[in-house]
Amino acid sequence: MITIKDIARVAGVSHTTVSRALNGSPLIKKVTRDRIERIAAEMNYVPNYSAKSLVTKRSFTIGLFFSSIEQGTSSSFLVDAIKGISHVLDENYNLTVHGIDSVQHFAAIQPQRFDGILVMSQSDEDNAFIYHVKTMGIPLVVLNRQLEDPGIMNVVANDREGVKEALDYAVSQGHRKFAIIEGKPGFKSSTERKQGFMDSLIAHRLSLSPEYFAAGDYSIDSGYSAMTALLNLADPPTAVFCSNDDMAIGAMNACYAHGAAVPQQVSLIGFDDIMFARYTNPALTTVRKPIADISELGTKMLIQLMQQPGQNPQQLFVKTSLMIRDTVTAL
Amino acid sequence: MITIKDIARVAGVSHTTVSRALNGSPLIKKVTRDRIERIAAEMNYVPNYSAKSLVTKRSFTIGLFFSSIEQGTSSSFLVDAIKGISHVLDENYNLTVHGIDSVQHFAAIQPQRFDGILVMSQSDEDNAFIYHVKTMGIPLVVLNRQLEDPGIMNVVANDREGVKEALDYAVSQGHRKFAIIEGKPGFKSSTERKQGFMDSLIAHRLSLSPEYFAAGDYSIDSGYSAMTALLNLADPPTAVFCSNDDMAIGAMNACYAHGAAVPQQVSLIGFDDIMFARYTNPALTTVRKPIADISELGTKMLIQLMQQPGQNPQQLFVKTSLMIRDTVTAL
DNA sequence: AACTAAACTGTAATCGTTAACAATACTGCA
DNA sequence: TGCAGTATTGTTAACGATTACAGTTTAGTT
Repeated sequence: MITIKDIARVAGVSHTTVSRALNGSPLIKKVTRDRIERIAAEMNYVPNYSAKSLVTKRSFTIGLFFSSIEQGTSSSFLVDAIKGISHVLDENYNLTVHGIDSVQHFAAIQPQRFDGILVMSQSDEDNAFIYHVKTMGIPLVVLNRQLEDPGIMNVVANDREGVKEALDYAVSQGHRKFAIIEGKPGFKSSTERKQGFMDSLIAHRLSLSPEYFAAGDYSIDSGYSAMTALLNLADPPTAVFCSNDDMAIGAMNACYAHGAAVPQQVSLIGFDDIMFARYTNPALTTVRKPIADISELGTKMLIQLMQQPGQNPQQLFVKTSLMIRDTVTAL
Repeated sequence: MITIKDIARVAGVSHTTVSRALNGSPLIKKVTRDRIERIAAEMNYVPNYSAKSLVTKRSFTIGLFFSSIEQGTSSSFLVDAIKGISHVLDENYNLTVHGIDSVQHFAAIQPQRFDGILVMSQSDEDNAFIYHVKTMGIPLVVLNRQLEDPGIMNVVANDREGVKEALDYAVSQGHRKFAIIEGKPGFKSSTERKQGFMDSLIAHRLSLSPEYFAAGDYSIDSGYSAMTALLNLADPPTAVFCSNDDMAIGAMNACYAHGAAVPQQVSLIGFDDIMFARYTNPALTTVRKPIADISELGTKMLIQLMQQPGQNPQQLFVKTSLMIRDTVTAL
């Protein structure tokens, strides 16, 4: 493998000069720099990142940590996240992917191994990890799950606003009897989405009857059972907001199973806009959570943070968008 | 950050001894080793991988390269692959993820940066990359796409066999008029699946009429148009094998659009078993391609290859499994 | 007890970079 | 021309680990 010393020999300069020339130091005369750059290119020189890391104490790797990669249904998630990240990430940074649940020793998560860390968080249980990263002083951005702690950089979708918009739309279509299948208890996203649901109903002076609040946990199955319960009500709702698409799919299957036509008899609204929301039958009307955008923005923030570590953290909200498809009918 | 020299000072030995003790060298007396290990643990020692890499010339990173992460529909793909890989990968290996299409300079793909490379290949166009990796002498395993070259370690699903099994099943359900929507022309997988299709029909002495071979390119839209063409035939088939699930979904939508009931009027079979195959309406009967298993096996092969580079390459086939759901009716 | 071999530990060089400091080469001005 | 001051380049020591080689114990044999 060829090193800066090889280049130095060919160029007739010291390896230090080569290092400086290749790293854009202002100390080098233009002609020297050009010559060295040309020679380096000709010799197909590629720097040894281990050596670089050793002395600069930077690792050139960004860690992307998921709550879990062993389980969890939302899979388009990962792709979208990686897309967004690699879109803005410099080519000579490496992106490594890990499941938080498979990190054995927090001690291995050190500044020397990660220049920055992105946590794609889906659960409260990530907090221990997040705080470890924070106390280690590694530049950190938490994506997707809203944190209470204002001391950590956080990029999330504006769930509440997005849900409200979706419900407003359903109201405009003539619906008046709304139910909600709630998300996993204790999750910030669950309460945010529920809030958006209530915001809209209150704004339209619609009643909030307790029997229209069905418990769920974001799983397909929970959507199925919650929907079943709602359909068995004496006076079923005409529209159901499901706190995520997975539950909406479960709900839709429940409707089929109970012979309730979607959307004629029950209209359905989801949240997330997972890839297959477009291909359910009928296609699911849902609130699009722009994971790629969140990841991209988060990565930009992380890069900033890496450059000026002193920066004070922010909470950023990314706008969702309503994907109107075929599961909400006009009444 | 604490180094082996710090440990050496505390333990009252040289840093060499520490290095040896911590790396399982047989030269170290058991008591010394134990004492050093205890001290290292107490001091929360974590080795500096840059320094290690520099001298051992190993990078402790495995690269996972996808044809593209910017495009391509099959997204559950990535998750499953990462799952399978991280399942068998030692914790002190890093897994980095890249899109082949976003690799600017092949020169940057060097043995010194990757101990091994996994290519999750979806397209012929990956060959240039694959051969670069091979000529660089980096241990390499290509997953998912069958290669012609026997010189490269290759792990794929046994598509042909899997399709045959699915078709056999449909025949057992009484179907006799079979059409196929083919995959992207030129892809090995397309011809393999087509072969499986024909294998079964020939085995059952069923006729292969040319009008039942519809062109496709693995996209949802191509599935839609191909199905439309098939439905417009004077004598439409009773069962259609779609060379992947995406096209099956497109086909299903075409059926809806043309008022053809699935499966009563047309039975549908897919391939891949993407996550949402379970949640189409009706749920799609399909051939499961076990990406996680393929990745896991491939990673094991890669690890072997890294340990004994001389090993001669193999082509491994992983068995598919037929997922019987609701899109094939009995006639 | 003396000597040899085996078992263990230490010294110092090395990996490819960067960077503090030293050295040299240029420039302009008196 | 000589000299200060700046611009450019070189020397050398790190960074934290591994490893060839040298050195020191320890055990075993006579």
